Amino acid sequence: MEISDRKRTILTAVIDEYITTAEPVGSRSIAESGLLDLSSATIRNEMAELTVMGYLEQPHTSAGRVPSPKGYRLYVNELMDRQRLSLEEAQAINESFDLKMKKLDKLMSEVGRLASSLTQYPAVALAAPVAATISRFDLIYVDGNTFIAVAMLSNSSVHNKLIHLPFSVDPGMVQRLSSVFNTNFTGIAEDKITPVLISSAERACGDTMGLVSVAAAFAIDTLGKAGQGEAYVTGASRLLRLPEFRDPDKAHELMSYLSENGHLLGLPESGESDDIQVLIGPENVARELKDSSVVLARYNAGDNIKGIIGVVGPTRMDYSGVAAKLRYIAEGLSRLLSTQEAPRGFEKLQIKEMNIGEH
Amino acid sequence: MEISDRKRTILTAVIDEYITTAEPVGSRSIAESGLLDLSSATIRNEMAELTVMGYLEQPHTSAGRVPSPKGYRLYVNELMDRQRLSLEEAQAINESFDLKMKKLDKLMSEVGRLASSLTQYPAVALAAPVAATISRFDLIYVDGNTFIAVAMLSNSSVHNKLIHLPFSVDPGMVQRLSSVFNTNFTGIAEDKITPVLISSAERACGDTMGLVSVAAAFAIDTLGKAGQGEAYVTGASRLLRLPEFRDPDKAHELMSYLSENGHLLGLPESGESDDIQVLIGPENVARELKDSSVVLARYNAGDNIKGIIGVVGPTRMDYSGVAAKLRYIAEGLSRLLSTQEAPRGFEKLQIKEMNIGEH
DNA sequence: AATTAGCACTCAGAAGGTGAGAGTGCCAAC
DNA sequence: GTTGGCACTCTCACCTTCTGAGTGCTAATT
Repeated sequence: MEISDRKRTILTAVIDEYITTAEPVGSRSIAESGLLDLSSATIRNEMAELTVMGYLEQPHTSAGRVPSPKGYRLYVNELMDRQRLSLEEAQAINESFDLKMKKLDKLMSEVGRLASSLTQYPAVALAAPVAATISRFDLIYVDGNTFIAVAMLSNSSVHNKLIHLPFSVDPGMVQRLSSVFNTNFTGIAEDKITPVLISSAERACGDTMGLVSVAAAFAIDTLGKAGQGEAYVTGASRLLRLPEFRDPDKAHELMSYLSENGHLLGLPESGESDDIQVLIGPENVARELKDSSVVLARYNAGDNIKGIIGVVGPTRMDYSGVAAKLRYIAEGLSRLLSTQEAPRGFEKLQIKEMNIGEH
Repeated sequence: MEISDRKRTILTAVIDEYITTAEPVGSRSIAESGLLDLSSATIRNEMAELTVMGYLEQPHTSAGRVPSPKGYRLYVNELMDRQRLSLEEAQAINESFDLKMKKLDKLMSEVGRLASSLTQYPAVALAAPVAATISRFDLIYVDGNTFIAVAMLSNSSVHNKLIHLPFSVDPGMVQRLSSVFNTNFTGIAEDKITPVLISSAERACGDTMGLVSVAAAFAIDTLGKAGQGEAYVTGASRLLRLPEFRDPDKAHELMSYLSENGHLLGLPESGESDDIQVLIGPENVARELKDSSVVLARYNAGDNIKGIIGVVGPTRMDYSGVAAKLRYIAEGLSRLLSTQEAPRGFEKLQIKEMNIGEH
């Protein structure tokens, strides 16, 4: 059965109202909203049919109607109007980006914080795993027993580690090691760093003390970390303000699910579209999310950095507002990350330096 | 008025019971516990006096008694028996340490997670701000427009940043810059890096393109970050399982207070003792913590890395158990951090390397 | 044929009333 | 100093009642 235009209007009205009140919506309030010039009786009939069709649900006879997941789905796909950001909101987002080019993980959690405070829902920020390789490797000699290993990865992130040895090494060896490493260990994937490769490198630079092993371990560790992806959750406590999570048990279930970050890493892979993705209630695989919805936006910069920023809330969620905000954030993030190599960064640093001198 | 031994015993019994049940304790249950060979009437009289003395409180006439903050204070200071860890608990802690020597911030949040899961309360991990200086500075030349700045701080942490320039620089300049930096910028505090110093360094290496400024900005930024301290909160959702936080508003208040990490950084400075510190209810300065208690343990390693690990819970908290666990964790952490320069780290890396080869 | 007014019916939740039980304070007896 | 006993208090759980929002259906109206 086709869903008539009038039904659509009514469904939209029901959902809009339910989103703001969190209370079952009755036929009368729709009639009085002035959206349609119909009596409550007519609307009642329509709502009854929408219920039969599965777009609405009734908590109990003689209560108003509540949108079903199917209803939300239609709403999200076709009915809701794409909301635009207010100037203030856009500005808040831009300012937060302007801050500085922090380390990636800081940036991520900062962006999560932003999304959460803007939407008033808990936010998750995921860095998608990227199969990186080492593009450059250096050892900095500190003293006989100590040096710093620095690895730059193909995704332009730089990692370091201070290494102490139980014996001392001469600077020449460090130099040699560094160059052997740069020829043998760059551009290859983590699992290509095999004992065979390591021992051949050991021979190449005459290392008998396991120095190569230490450096290789660092390389493997670094690549492993980059390939893992990370999840940050921010603003989980906001759940408690929502009427659907007044029950501490429900709130606890969802919050502890969210804070075991491992779980969330399951989300990313699905979905391709460049746009927002909405998962409504039972569309979520995880049992803990069955009564909640998730709105996700993907961002990516130059194929190397990919990530997801998302918001978790009750199925009754302000989808259109949340989507608009996430979309804006994700776009900004994509832009920021792909222009990181442009002059802007430099200018900013200089300006920052100037400020410091003043106080 | 002196508090008699018998009163002490009764107070202890009341608190012990209240800690486990979270319900006001009546004279009868104390009498029946068999701890004292007294009738409930006598205990009633004693409890009445304890109430007058301010160690106990009565939610309303004809309810049992509840310990007051003053009562908890006495309990923590004198009455509770120092609990020892079970073998399993000690083992869990040790295993978690064994993991690996992660980057400091990862380690911290990991330790917070550990404390939280062990105590079943939310945990906070603070890295105390340390006035660090740069002990070594290097620039790694990547290509004309790109190099990596690496700074090792006096607290042995190493930081890096990838710097892109809008113009190209020759390797010689990078070299010169690096050595000028090492002589002029090491061993000094953040606020000593003044425009005067910068321009003199610029002259010293013939830099006309602001390269020194960029590097100095990185240095300042790095020192600033190190001197800020960071706070991680883990397991906040556990609050919701406690009867005193069944009220979502209360839970929300505390949780959002905790998650605005800035607040917590206020905690550290007070208190000197090397041992556990307990802040009971109103002893906390922050209004949001007035109904909660905080147990803190300090750890430090070689004067350079200092931190706090703590647990937040209701005033009715298993102080003795929590204290024992925190003490153990803090000791382990101190040990781990100060032996980081010892051979162990090296051995572990080698072993790890071996494992990798096998699969 | 679609819409509407009207009406009986349903049901959750608020309001109020009652009783049980846990606990107290105090007194008189031991 | 300790105890048994007793009257008293107060919360909480439970029940009942009542109210009102909302429904579904039918008959009248457009």
